[in-house]
Amino acid sequence: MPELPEVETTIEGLKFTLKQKIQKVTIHTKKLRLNIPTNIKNILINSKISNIRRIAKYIIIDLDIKFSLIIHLGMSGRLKLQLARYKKTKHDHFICYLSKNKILIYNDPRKFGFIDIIETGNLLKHKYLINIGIDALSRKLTAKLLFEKIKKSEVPIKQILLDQKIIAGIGNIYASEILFDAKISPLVLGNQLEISLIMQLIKSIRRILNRAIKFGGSSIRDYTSVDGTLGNFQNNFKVYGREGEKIGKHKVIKVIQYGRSTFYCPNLQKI
DNA sequence: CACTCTCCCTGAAAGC
DNA sequence: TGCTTTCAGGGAGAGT
Repeated sequence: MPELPEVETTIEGLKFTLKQKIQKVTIHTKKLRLNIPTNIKNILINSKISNIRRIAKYIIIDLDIKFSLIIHLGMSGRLKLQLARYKKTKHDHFICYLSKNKILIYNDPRKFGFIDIIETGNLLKHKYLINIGIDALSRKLTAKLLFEKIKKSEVPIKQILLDQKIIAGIGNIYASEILFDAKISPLVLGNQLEISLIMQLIKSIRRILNRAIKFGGSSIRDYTSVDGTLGNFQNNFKVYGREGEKIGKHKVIKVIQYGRSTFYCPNLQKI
């Protein structure tokens, strides 16, 4: 669920921890999607947080010791930042005690996320980052580039938007919202999209994701941003989760593509 | 190589 | 009300 906007707002919230020292680390699970490296405590203790950024949906916390933490939130992960007096709650798997009484907590009921650590110089060689596509908000994402990538594809555009090797950062919710905004049917195949439509699509990608960031990301059920407050972009969903509702006089329907739900309005998304 | 499906896990919501 | 079933936003990896 955390898609690019949720990750972006999370790192904004984490900026408070810049330059702080990691004083203690406790781990309360072995199994996230990846095993947490056994030496992670030794590496982290006494290091200082030097930068916080994201690569697509991956949160990168750079340390002053030339190592970087890679955190992925999976479907239900979140980072909480609390002050002292924090009490461990269910699914708090990884806890960093920082200087100035700040505590950074990774909580993930479904354990689909992961935490890993790697030399900063080798970051892009990490097995989950090495094949990552162009960031959805990058200026380098141009209509021409995307056209070249998908002009022979017989995969529906909805699925293409979810393919992190092509464009990185879009998840299932925003894929539906973006296609509605662009007035493009999720069923259209990559090779059926002319460059003018792809231009329109890229505009919608930027518009929808930037708007969501402005609203603090969205939260359904399990996402809260780093200070624990809920984002509220979900109130702005035009089609996602609105099966049967009408936009003007046109109904929103739900279809399943590749095992995932897609919401769209056939009358308003004809191409 | 490109594409499709299943599965990891827990909890919320829907169904009965 | 309470028990059971279904479904979920990510994404790797196996299978075709």
